Amino acid sequence: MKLSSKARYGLKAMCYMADHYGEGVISLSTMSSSIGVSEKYLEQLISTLRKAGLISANRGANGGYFLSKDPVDISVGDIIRALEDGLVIIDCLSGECDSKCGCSTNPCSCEGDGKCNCSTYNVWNKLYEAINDCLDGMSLSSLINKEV
Amino acid sequence: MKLSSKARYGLKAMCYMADHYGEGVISLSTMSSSIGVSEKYLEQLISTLRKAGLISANRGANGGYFLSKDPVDISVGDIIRALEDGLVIIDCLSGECDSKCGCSTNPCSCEGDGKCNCSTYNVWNKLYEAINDCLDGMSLSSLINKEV
DNA sequence: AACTAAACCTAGTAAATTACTAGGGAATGA
DNA sequence: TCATTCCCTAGTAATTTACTAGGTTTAGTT
Repeated sequence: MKLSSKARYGLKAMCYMADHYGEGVISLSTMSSSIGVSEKYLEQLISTLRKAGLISANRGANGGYFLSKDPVDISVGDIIRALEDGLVIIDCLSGECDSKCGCSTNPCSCEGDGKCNCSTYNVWNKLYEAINDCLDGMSLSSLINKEV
Repeated sequence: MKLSSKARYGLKAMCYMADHYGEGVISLSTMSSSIGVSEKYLEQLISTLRKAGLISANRGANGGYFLSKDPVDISVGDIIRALEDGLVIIDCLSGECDSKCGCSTNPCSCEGDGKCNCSTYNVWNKLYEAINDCLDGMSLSSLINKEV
């Protein structure tokens, strides 16, 4: 249950872009030196965020990145889900039980559809919701405005 | 942000013990075959839970484990914190910033005490609280009584 | 048209963590 | 004394994470 570097750096990058929202595009090299991550690693995070629709890019000379939406309309949850593989904390949640939670023998029943229905499943489901609710309750703009 | 096997199996084990609360001790072999984990691996989880004060043990022949407290008085948070290293999702939370969150360059300031004070720190702190609140809101007894 | 600066894409690798396995030691009851 | 049970430590294989590397494509500038 550790947060990945991707999520930590990724949120930093999004904050940086939000701080400069409306000021035109930002190049990878600018951002990487500001945040203190290698260009190559940051590039991968940015790529993930772009594919999630949070960031847009202009290619070629004078190109760079910019937020696809106003920081008000981007939640921290949007960002972290993109970087943390949907925040699926346990495979059962995505409809696939790997049976490594001990389901096969306990009161639980992993039925034909592979969906887990353990007594403990409900705990993980609640936790999943709590995490998402928490992160969705914070917008990128509220973050940079020190409202969090 | 994946849940570890330790947490998954550990909660299963605690549920099993709660189901048999008041029926005397439970041996490792019984529990391991019921849950479907190897004795040796389960032993390590149980050991962690015992050191956290959640489980007690009788050694020697006819020995075994039993819950230290009534399932009503054990929260899921107690269990998961024991198994997931305090649920410290990022090192800054425990008062130690590894500066790998990009603090050194951004508006953030990791001061002399090593405590992180990033704009993003507040996000992780909120998330930490949300996770703990969620898990502390569920008792072991509520779980086995299908009240969750 | 050539050059340059930028994003884009894929593969590889080193480090760290996780998930186990293994084996012996110590306590206790029969 | 012996079997059964918990206790402790170390090792290892598998997986994941964090990061590096190198080439491709796009687009503005000269």
